[in-house]
Amino acid sequence: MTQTPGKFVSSYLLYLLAASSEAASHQFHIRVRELGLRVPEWRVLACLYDQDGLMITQLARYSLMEQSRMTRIVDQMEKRGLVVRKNDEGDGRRVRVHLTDTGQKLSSDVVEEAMEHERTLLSALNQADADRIKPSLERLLASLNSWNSTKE
Amino acid sequence: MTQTPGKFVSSYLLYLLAASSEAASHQFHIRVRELGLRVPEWRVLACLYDQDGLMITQLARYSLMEQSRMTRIVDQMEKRGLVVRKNDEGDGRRVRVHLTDTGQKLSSDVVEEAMEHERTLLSALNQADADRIKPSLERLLASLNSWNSTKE
DNA sequence: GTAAAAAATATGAAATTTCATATAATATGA
DNA sequence: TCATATTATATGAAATTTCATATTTTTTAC
Repeated sequence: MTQTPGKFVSSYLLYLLAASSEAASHQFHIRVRELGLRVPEWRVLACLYDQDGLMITQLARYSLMEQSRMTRIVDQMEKRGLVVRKNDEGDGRRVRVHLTDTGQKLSSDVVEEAMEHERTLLSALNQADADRIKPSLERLLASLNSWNSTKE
Repeated sequence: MTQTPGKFVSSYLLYLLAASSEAASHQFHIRVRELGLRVPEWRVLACLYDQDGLMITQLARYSLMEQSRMTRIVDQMEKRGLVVRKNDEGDGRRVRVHLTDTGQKLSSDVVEEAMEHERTLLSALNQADADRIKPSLERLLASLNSWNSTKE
């Protein structure tokens, strides 16, 4: 990873966000693949770790990807025995995705590694930044989300 | 865009970064597509706006994507008349990518819109966050980059 | 000066992703 | 209640992306 060439890109907010996200995730995503998972699969596991039985649409939104893609990712995870689809009682359109025992175990393990990784990253920052970064991103995200929702 | 379900994901640093990046870019990327560009093409234009004649490898790194993908993106942009490949004098392996007049014009226009969009985003934040966000991300990125480079 | 290693780009083939749309179930409203 | 709109998921086909590796040129080390 090197610096960008010129004046615009290297201080452009959208670049800084994309590049930080990429750089922060890089090592951990390598680890995710070592564990035999692809990044979108890990995201699904993390969401279901928080709340089992989410719908495909919710998983797609929380995992920052399109619904039809999520359908196929869930297909693959189901074939691998990490999750199962169940029909929602009460609303026949909905499909609820549940962790299997294997999926449960794997998601706990990876979440634990993720937390450890996060601690390592934060410890590389100066104290003030380490304290502020998450609350500050939470505010940014809230502001962006409400701004985006006014636009569509 | 809604909140995430549970405790882990919604306050996980890597999620906050990915989601902020996504949310911050969302509207602008819609605009990029309205202008007939795909996101990776816009990234190439932005890099070349800063420094014309970058190599494929550099464009890939700065645009956060793999080299073979960048080769094909440059192929398409070349077919569309936005850029041209030129051989580096002095090093026959290198291919330098240059903006055409059309590409030059387009990149200036889109960079201008990008700056305007950035001002709009920042103005939606409170003053303290608006002042701190970019320097803070710059420090984060620097820290992550040096940390990543120790790991490989 | 030469062999081996490294660097830069390209490419085939497989896999994934996107886009538009189909299908099915539920909600809405006259 | 019935027609229409909306929501949730799935899927075919096209396009893109990835992965491994080939090709070419330069650098390094002897």
